[in-house]
Amino acid sequence: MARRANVPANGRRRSTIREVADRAGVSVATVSRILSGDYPASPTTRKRVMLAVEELDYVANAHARALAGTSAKSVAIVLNSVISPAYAHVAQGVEAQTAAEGRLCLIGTTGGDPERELAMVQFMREQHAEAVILVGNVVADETYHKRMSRYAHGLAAIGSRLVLCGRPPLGPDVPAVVVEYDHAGGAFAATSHLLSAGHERILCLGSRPGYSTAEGRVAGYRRALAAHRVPHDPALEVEGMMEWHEGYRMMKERLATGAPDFTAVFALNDLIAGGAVRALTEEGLRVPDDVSIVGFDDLQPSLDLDLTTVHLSHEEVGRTAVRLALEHEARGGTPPHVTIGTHLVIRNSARPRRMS
Amino acid sequence: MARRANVPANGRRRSTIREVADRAGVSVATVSRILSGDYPASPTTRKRVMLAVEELDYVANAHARALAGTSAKSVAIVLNSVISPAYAHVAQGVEAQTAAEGRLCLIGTTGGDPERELAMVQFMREQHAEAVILVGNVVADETYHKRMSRYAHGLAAIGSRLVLCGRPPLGPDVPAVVVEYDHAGGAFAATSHLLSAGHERILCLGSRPGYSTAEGRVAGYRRALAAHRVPHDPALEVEGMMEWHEGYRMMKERLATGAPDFTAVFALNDLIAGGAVRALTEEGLRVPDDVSIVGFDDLQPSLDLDLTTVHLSHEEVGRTAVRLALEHEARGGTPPHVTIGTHLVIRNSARPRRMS
DNA sequence: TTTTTGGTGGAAAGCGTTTTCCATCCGTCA
DNA sequence: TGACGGATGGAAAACGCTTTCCACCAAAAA
Repeated sequence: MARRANVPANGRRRSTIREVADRAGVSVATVSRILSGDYPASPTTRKRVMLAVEELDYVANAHARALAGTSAKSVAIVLNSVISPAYAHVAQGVEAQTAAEGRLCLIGTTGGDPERELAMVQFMREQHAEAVILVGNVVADETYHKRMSRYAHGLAAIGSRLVLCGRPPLGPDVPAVVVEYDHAGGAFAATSHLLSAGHERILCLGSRPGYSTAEGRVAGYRRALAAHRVPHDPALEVEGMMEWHEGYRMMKERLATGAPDFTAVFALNDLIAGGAVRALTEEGLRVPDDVSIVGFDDLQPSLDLDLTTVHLSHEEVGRTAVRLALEHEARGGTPPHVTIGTHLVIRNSARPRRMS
Repeated sequence: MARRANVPANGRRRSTIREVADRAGVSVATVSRILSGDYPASPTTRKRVMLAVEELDYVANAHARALAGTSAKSVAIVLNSVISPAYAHVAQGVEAQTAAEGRLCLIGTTGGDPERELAMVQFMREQHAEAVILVGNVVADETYHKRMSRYAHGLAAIGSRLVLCGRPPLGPDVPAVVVEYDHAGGAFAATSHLLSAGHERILCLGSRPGYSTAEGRVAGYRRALAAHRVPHDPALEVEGMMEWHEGYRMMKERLATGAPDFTAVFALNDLIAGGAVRALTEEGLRVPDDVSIVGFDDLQPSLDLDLTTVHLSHEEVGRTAVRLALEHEARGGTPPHVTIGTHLVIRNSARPRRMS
């Protein structure tokens, strides 16, 4: 049937392979073959085709090409927001590895809204993404498990892969690749660093029950206390979100009640550390002279703060996610589950405790 | 002709609309109509179709759909890297506006390599992106102009749009939308702030001839000096890149030669400011007591540094880029060229000059 | 001279949708 | 009772490409 013509709003048409063929005086088959690689055409034919392509400024229609079978493969990454440095670094890693594997990278953001996440995953399915990488902190409740399970099966059903980055795994029956951070290990190292320097009253800023990232880090904190036989005081764990202003707020409130009842601080990430340092400074306490502090993530702020912190290779997580997903897609079997290690970066925000 | 079957590596097939139709006992046309919106089908038919979709876990093939005419439109953004906070914020704005306009956002990175940029633009053309947004600093030479001109015409030829974000415009004959920052205006305000506080020897860190961003900011700096009738000393302009370590390096080198010959610093961005502050601190100079400093960008570091800086709404730039591109695509005419304003955010890194 | 062979390139099917026509079918009105 | 009209849904073309067959032609082999 006649269809509305292929005419964009401004009236220009993109040229088709048909037109190229006509202009070059060959068949579409020949054009297609010459364009898509090493077809042994005679030099004259090849030249004629290339000229026609040039003159018409022809670009292939990716959709038609995909439909016909040779799509450029793509990998999708879905995250809360691009402006969170941690996520951005993961995205960077994904992008790099994706490009290295000759694929296109689609990035979508959700703003932390599960509805939008669902829509995104659906969308990526429609786009035939080879893998869909979900990154970021999340409340790991019953709903979460069900939702992810649906995603995983839906994607597996069309030969794609779900990858969970820094999210809790789902169990052996769910076909999802998992790349985790060693939050507990890093927190253990950070806390131990402070404990070894003689600190015993260590404030822990940013705990948040239900959130996997925070929980892992708090667990490491507690484990370190136990290992050093330092009693655990729940009053030293302060709840808050992982943001600069939250760190500021938590520390301000803590100091409002009187003299500090701690000598060191373990901030659950660098942003919190930054806010806390500001609050301390405003109250006349100096870092590291009066109070020691260590952070977590080793992102930009830690340079400005000269912050001792736990380094997380976010980019490596992204790269690993892509690599594993594609390998697994090719090989099959049980989906891999890896944990990316961390290490402490010592700068100048923690000192041995002053025994006054 | 028989084709290799639609079989992904793991042997699973995605189900087609044909299968849904068969299972529901209707024709593909009916399924298509029911799925794509408000077709007045009888409730029973509708229910049967929905059930089949559910059971087969059917998702439409976006490529086929695009080929048939109703593609989900998309907007592409191409940038140097996602981990640069400034670019990330622009990307965030683009993403938000794109989503708001019901489009998909494709993000590609180039690592600053013109080759990869070309490939990216080409790729986005193949994907039928409605607009391709190029963001970021760039050397604006002859080559640049030619290359962009080619992009612009190539995209225009297929009814798409080139958008330049924070890049020099190309002239009236080139069909490209331009969204610029008011670098000079912001720099003028920042420098004036220092001048009004009595500073006359103001170090300018990060100049870089040829780079549009740096040039605009330096121009504002000079303009402010002139407006305040303060002599311009070229020796106060230090060349360097817009990175933390460069700021550190530049300041270190400056201080290595003896006592500072300046009382204030205008850092061409916040990262440079951060590095410079560190270098100052290490040399025993306090900010703002001994040296005043202002930055540019108002990104994360300025919170930790309590930095007086020039606020740039990167997100607004992203949003505006998308909005203008889509409007212009619909309306045609001369492509718009807008400049997004800036304003000074006063924190606590600059003080009146001490008249010692 | 006839047959083979290898290099070239054309015709057409098929990818999975959307959408334009049509063909029913059922109830209504004259 | 026959014609008409609205509601419903089917058949098939079209989107732009890739790729499988095939056909053709020249040169080499028989």
